[in-house]
Amino acid sequence: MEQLEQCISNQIRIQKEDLHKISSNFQKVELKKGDFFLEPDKVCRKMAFINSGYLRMYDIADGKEITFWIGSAGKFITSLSSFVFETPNHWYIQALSDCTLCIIKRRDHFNLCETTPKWLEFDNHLLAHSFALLEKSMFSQLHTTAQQRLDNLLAEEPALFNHVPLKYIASMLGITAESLSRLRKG
Amino acid sequence: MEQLEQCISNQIRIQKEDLHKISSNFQKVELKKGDFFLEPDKVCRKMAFINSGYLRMYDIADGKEITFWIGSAGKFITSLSSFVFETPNHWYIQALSDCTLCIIKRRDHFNLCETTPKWLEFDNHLLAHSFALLEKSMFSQLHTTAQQRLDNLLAEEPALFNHVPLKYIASMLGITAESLSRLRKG
DNA sequence: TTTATTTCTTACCAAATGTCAAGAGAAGTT
DNA sequence: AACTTCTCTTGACATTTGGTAAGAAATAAA
Repeated sequence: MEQLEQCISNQIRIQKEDLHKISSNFQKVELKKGDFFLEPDKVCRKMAFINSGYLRMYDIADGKEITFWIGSAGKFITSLSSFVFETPNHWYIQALSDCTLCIIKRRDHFNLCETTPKWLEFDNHLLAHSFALLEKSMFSQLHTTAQQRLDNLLAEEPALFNHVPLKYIASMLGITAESLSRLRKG
Repeated sequence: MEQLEQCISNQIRIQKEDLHKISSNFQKVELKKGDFFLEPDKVCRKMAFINSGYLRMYDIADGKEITFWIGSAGKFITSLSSFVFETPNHWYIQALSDCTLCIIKRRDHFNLCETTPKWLEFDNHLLAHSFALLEKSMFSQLHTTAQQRLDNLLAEEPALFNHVPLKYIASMLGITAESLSRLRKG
């Protein structure tokens, strides 16, 4: 839970007691490459902090897998609206490599929100921050070329390119694997 | 405040008292077409419920205005991460028509969160719902053609096309005004 | 190691979308 | 009404990206 506590205390001022109380609500879980953290049509009642490894969030449209996001160490991953509203989830979340996760259950999360306001505060940060990130990538999707988006991703998450199949990265950039290959070459 | 109360009670179970307490924290504000609700480099300390009219959220990239979203009656609008974290905002939010807004100030919002848990509950819904919507449009940006995105928008918000310059709609769809014109022509 | 499977690259051609330029049409102003 | 400004459309052409197919390279399995 070391990394998780680190991550939280990087975002908000918090005392050790609260930090421990929070992290004691998480459980360590290991996933093997290819395992699913989440599948469609189920309610997602867990949220994970990624200790190590890569997970991808994808959906299938017109028979093709569309990778929406790839999560790496230090990030949180869940199906947000399913987690919050207990509505059926529609994403696949699959381990791209062996992963170590810290998982909090929905019920524990909401209890913790009530008993430990600092967790609520952190959760708000997490939400607003995720929202801003999504806004940013949507914005860049609206007006940049695939080349620019590739350059940005190379600058921001270079490690991704060594640890994750390029076809998933291509999909996340909104292009085909072939196009990514051409962009990388040129 | 009629519409605002309606909007809230459509989302969550809430008693009249709480509803009134919440809506009494909002102030009615009128904007003329062209007025700015928000400009870059300022902290956004207000959130608006749109009673009537249209507002667009945009940014300038490479000298071009990129319209990110167009808000209409019944929606909330703010610069979320600026509002939450008091960080400098980078969006323009401008009235596309005369608008009537119900505005809540940042301070009042956070007070209300503490004194009226129902407002916090609604705020959570609003956030998660906004996130899901953004996810959805990002996803469609990743794998659909401009034609499909246009068809979706026509189905979901037909009124937009009668009340808002098409060039902004084009931008929001990630295409040029010329392309939109061609797609509409068929 | 050998084999099978998955991933990545390349070439060719097609489709989607962008850019530029011109003009028509609509809306706002005087 | 006359004028100005903004918005929308259209055409010609350029650029970007996609689709298909084949094979090379890398990875996983036997």
